Amino acid sequence: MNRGPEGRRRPVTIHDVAREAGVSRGTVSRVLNGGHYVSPAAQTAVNNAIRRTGYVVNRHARSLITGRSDSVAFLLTEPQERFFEDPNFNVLLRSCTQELASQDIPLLLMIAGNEDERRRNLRYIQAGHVDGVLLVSSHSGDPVAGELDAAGIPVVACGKPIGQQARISYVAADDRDGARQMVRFLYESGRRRIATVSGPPDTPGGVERLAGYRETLAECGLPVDEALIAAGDYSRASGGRAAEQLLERAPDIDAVFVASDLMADGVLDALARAGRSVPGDVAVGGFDDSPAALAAAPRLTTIRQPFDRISKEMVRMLMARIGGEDPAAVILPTELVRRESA
Amino acid sequence: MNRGPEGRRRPVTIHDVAREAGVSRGTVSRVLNGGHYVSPAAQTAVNNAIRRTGYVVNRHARSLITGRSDSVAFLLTEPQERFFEDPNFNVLLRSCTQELASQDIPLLLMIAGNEDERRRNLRYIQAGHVDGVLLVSSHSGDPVAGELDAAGIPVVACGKPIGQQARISYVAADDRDGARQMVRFLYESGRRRIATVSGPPDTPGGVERLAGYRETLAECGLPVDEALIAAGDYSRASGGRAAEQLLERAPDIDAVFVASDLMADGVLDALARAGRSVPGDVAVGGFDDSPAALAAAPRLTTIRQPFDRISKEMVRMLMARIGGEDPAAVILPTELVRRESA
DNA sequence: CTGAAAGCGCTTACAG
DNA sequence: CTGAAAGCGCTTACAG
Repeated sequence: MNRGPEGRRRPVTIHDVAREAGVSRGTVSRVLNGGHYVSPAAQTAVNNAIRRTGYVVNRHARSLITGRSDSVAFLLTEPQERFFEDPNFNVLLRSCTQELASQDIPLLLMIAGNEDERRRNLRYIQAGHVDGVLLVSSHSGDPVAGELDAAGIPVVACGKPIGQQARISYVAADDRDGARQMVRFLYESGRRRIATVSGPPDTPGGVERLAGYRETLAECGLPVDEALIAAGDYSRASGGRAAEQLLERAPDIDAVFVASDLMADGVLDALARAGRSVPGDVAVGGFDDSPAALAAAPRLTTIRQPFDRISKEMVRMLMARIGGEDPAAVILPTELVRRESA
Repeated sequence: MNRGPEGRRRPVTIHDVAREAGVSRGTVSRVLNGGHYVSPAAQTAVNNAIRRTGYVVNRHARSLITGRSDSVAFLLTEPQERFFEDPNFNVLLRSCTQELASQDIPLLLMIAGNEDERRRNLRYIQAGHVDGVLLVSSHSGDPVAGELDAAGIPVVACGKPIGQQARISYVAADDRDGARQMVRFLYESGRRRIATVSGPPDTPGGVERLAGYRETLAECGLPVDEALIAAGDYSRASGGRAAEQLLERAPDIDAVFVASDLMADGVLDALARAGRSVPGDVAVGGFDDSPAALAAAPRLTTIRQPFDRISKEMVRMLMARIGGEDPAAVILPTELVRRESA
């Protein structure tokens, strides 16, 4: 960082680099942007000059001319309780930040907990302040995906946006197969009264994991008993309430497949209060392999969602969309992680 | 949003507004920047033109000339386990985002979980891509605050940065007084063998809350028994381990003041495993009033940190710093929240 | 392969 | 109070 006479920082510009390297500004810019049409000699001279001067590109000047901001929004549309409670969001946020950082792209965090915030964030995005958005929201009835798409903003959603006319790219874990793996595992462990706590019916995880549960029961030759199905809203407390219902309607259950680790933790609490041992009396299987699975006691046997890969794919797809590629969907496989609860 | 002949978006510029309003670009700009030296008539004409055209300022062009980016970084330097586990971060992140959004300032999220990431983020920040940084890190030995300050970047830390030569602005809750309130409350409830689980000794909360514990015991005429003091690292698991130590060293404890809600939740688990009832046998007091306090069973009696005000103050102070004001510290009062655990 | 030049959209002295 | 003009730091056709 150069300093002028009075110690004030005078940022070094492309002009300084050009002078230092003995070339024109245009050549410096070409080196900066991939080095096409630049002789090796000039290339070297410029790179050395950049090193010596400590030059860093002024992104505003660049953006002004390219029309891109080289930044991306992470838009979370979720009631704040869930953001506070569910570690999945942190995992996703963390790995997206990391993945973007490795490409030197800053992530603008936007949280829309209510209609007002949704509107404000939408306006900001539509003003072109970001090149695209990573959309995270469990409730896929959310119209925001469609609105962004309609405005021509590249979007990649985490989880399939239900009800959007398939114009939106998304990345999701294979929910149905994950459910299948867990239910089959429970069955093969000898459980025969397998209940489930599903997620909200307006979320892909709520729908698909329940479907996987039903299918697998049928495959195993077990009847599907509606008394064994209770719905939660992905919160820990809702898991506890669902377990209580289940216990009341079917005291003989010997296993529960829960559609999220956080809810499974609530189920564990309810089971303990009811005096049932886990996994002795009742086996409990979760979903996510989130940090909550390890914090639970006993630690949860669960289905791992490959959040790292999910984030990587989301970022990759968003970049592709920004680059003009058509939308696409990526489904990633899940994996059973065996611990103590089942 | 105007569209050109082929439906491509052609962003409306200050030029379009000027033409529409029948004034010069300079006048439009003046209206945009506070309306000084502008006649009411021109003011009105410009505002109408802005409305009609749907004009939104191009921040890059503005930044290029003002030299400010009108954005702020939220830098979290924390091992990722803690970010995943501790809801305090989410609360802070959420309310800072919100506070900044209300001023139309985007928040760039940066997470530094290791040395590499620290370095990269530092470089990014020093390149002037943000106007200032909100620094959140429980471990205040962290040199990043000093490095940023040395580079002339305005910084406001959450919690007192220990070991920094007081040049850094910070906002903190009154940790010592919070501890005092809790210990006194425990004493006045009739408890006499009051233990504590403290935070890490290299964090302000670790130091101050422990100090408050000691002082208050002394004020109450109770001896300070070192066997009643165990340290955690703010994780839930460490709370459990500390409680086990405490129980072993001093089976007769009848209360524990825990320096964070998350650790208190771990203490609750350990107590349950040891067959102690809460608050019957042992009263448990937490600290933070984080979402973890409500998720715990029984729900935690705790000390509320005013996170909303903390965030507001952090943002306000950062803006002041950016505007050239000298550093300052703000200490906010805490409050006892009585629930079931004590 | 390279330089000179235009121009991205804005702000801000500078004259009036 | 207002307009004309310079200039922020960069990229990108355009000639050569």
